[in-house]
Amino acid sequence: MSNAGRQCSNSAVQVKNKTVPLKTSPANDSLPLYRQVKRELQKIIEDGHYGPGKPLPSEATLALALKVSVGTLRHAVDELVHEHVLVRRQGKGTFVAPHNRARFMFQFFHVEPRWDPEDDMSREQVFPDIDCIAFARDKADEAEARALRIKPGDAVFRIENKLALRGRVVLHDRLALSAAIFRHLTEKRFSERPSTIYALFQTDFGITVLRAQERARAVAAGRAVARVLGVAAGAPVMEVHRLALTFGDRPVEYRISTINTQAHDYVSMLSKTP
Amino acid sequence: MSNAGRQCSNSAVQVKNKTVPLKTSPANDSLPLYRQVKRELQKIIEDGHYGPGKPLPSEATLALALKVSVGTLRHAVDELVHEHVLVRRQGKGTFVAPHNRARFMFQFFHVEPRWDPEDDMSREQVFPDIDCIAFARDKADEAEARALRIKPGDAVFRIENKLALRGRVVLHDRLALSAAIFRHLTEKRFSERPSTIYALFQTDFGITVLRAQERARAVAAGRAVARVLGVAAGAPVMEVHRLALTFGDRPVEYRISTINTQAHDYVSMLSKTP
DNA sequence: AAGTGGTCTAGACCACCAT
DNA sequence: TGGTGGTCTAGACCACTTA
Repeated sequence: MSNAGRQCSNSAVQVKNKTVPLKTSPANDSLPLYRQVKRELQKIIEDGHYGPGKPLPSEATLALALKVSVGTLRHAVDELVHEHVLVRRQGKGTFVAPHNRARFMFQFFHVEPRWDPEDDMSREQVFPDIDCIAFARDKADEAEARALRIKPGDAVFRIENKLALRGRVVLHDRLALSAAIFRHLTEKRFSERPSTIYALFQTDFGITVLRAQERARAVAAGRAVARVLGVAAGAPVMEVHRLALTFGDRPVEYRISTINTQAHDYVSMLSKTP
Repeated sequence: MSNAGRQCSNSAVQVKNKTVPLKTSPANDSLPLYRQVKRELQKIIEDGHYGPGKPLPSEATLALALKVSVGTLRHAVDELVHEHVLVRRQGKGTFVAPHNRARFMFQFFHVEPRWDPEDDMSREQVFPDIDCIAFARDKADEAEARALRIKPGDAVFRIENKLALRGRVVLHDRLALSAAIFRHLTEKRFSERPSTIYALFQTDFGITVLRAQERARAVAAGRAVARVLGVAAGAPVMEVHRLALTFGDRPVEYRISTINTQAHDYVSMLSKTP
């Protein structure tokens, strides 16, 4: 690890009998050491050699390899843990954060039954049933291309799902995935996914969704979607546009969800039952 | 500071010529020292002696007073900074985080013009004009009482606002505040507020809003609101229920917003322009 | 027993800000 | 100049996991 980012040293100095190496690169100045370490770690993670099941090298090993103290190494890891990129497990190691349902609920928006003060059952945690109703390889339209940063006409997978809560269909999904990224994705593999869609991205394609941009609005339900959701055409429904991003804010999925909010709410991550 | 939370020491020990004090309280065991420090800091902050303009005692002072190392004190402060409770300013001190527009945009949901790929003007940052259209002291109804954790019939301030973006009214607000907390609030003071409503809470009442629970849905616009928003009665609009919370998750504001999403979106905090 | 992360400490030096 | 937070290091000891 170069010491280019040290706040202090512009040249080699003696500090308490320890030689501090020279600044090597005039660029990258003023970037603290632990930020440089963080970048190195991000590179290591993005390379994809480590998944949710295989721990990174130990903190001591990494500190030695990057020629920084364990404290500095930990500072960098701390930030990645706060950003939900890594998770630490005492006694076991440090891992790339897995995409499970709990993470999805916490980190992204989701649909929840409307809370009914008269009915305690309505507060129970409930898991959605997802049903794939269409899977096709197609050409990206204008909006999809702009969102996914590909060219209009490039190959995309276009997938439609419906999502049910306690047997009631409440959400309709329309995803677009760049076929260049998700080569060899098949409807079978998609439908048999273990838990969430993002877990599939992670385990099968080495792509970890880190965050998402979402924009929501109220619209009148169109005929096709109204039929899926079981509402009258023209009824007010929510439409949510989501762009899921991975490292470096690279877009990997563009999704338009339509939600029947007659008995359910669209809820943010910070909510807990009041 | 008691050392009850140390992972290791169950009795006085000699460590490198330094005496580590005895564990004093059998309860509170297994809580790390820096968490105990964090609680102490929270108490200090909640007492309200320090505001956004008056720095807390320096880290060295606090560490000395609480009988912990600076490192441990900093660990506690780090967490409060990550939670947006405190902000550090190098050379000046550590402050209770002020409620300004930037924080509001970052931390809470807001309304934004729909992004139009043909029009770069639509991406400009724009500040809302807020207009108070009703201010009354009234009795809490069932829903308000449940949300604010007061009794139905207790006094509340009920306030209505409309919010315009570039001259277009896009949002209607209906707030309920517990009169017991916001004693002496007047319409004049409310309308003359310097920046955001939450800044007023903080400066005039010593109440810092830390986070909010929000639930969103699509509904058909009622007559009164439709007139304010300039849409047809029955048009699809978004309705957002927000409960704003302070320390200890105490509710301080219950708000129902109705949003005209014909040309604007409801956007989460993590979004940046794509 | 050995290896991992978690906590706590002590100290050096720096950049920023006010005076 | 002195005080504040910011960075970096070194080391001790602990709790948890696996073998």
